[in-house]
Amino acid sequence: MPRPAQIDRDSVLAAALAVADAGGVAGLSMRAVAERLGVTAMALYRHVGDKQQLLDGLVERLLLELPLPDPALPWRQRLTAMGAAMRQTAQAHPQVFPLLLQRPAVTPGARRVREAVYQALRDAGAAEELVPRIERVLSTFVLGFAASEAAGRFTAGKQELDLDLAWFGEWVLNSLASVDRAPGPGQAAEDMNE
Amino acid sequence: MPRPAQIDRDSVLAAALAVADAGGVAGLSMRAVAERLGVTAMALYRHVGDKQQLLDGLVERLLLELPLPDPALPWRQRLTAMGAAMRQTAQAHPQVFPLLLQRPAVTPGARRVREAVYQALRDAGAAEELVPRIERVLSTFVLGFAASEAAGRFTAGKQELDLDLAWFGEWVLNSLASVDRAPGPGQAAEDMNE
DNA sequence: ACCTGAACACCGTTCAAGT
DNA sequence: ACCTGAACACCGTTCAAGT
Repeated sequence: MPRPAQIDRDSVLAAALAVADAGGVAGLSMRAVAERLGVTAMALYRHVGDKQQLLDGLVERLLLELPLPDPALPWRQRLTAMGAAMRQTAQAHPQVFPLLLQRPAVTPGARRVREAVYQALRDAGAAEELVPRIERVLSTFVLGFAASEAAGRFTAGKQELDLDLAWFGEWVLNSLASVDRAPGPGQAAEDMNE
Repeated sequence: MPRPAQIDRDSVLAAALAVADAGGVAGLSMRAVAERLGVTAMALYRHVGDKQQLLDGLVERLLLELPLPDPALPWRQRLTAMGAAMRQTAQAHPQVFPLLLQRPAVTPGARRVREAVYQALRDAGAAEELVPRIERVLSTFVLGFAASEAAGRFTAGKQELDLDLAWFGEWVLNSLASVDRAPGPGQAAEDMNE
């Protein structure tokens, strides 16, 4: 009869995140994760496939756990809140965060975040055919910025970087506000959010 | 009497880049680099310190080898040329390129590229106190975009990504053209470049 | 079904030794 | 001065075996 499992996929990912936060991605070995769980390295393979899939799982977990703003908020507040949340995630997991830029954005977690941005852009009145383009530009900048800051690439201090992000945000949001509006019903009501 | 050295720092970095391009960063081991050079792994340490410094050296090499545009060109052309060059570098070395976002931009190679952007921004008439800010925003986006594209993060095809970059470029350049101009001599002459 | 022991082919890095 | 042999403490992954 099958005894209860000692570990599962979720506990493995949690342990891996803890190991990476403590010792960096370089110290993130199957053996170290296993030791934290009180198990041998070979036990992990049943639950996460192999090390590459474990890394993919970490990236996905960061995306799934990113707090999304209340959809009832005005679109400007939603976009700035998501940017701030990304930045916080990067600070919390500086070693794992850069991987977000290196994996295809096709997972449920990636789609979850992307759709939230799409909705904010639609509410902003962006032309539908421009929505994916604007999302790529926004997400690329925010991910790159958060990764750069967390990795210490910038020489500027936190206050200046706060201003950088605010500056970029104003710039984007103002451009959005003046972008061509797609005609259609329900548009006027959404605009009330501003 | 000292016999001529078989390898030096430069040949080690060149071999490392070749190994990374062929087998990915995961396959970039001291032993693999040494084998390519016909030498043992231990011989590398005298020339590159250790593996981390070898990786730093690769990043620096990419920056030092980035072709910079003729300073006589108009600033718009210079900025777009640098963006295109970064994108090409990312395509040529997709495995090493992401490291550019993870190392402090304090090396001579990083300064070299940054100063070229600074000069273009000054020639565009950007207020001096805004120049570092705009450079951080520009470099972060371009690095993040090139890394994302090279790693296959985007689902969009190359044609759409070309348009993304053109779209972002127009947006930035138009914003720059309308930015407050710092007063001073020599300004009018530079503006003639446009 | 889940975990382990043993094994294989690897790693980065040091240090003394060779030339 | 430059490279190597030997050694150490690690890796990821497999497979058959245990429960």
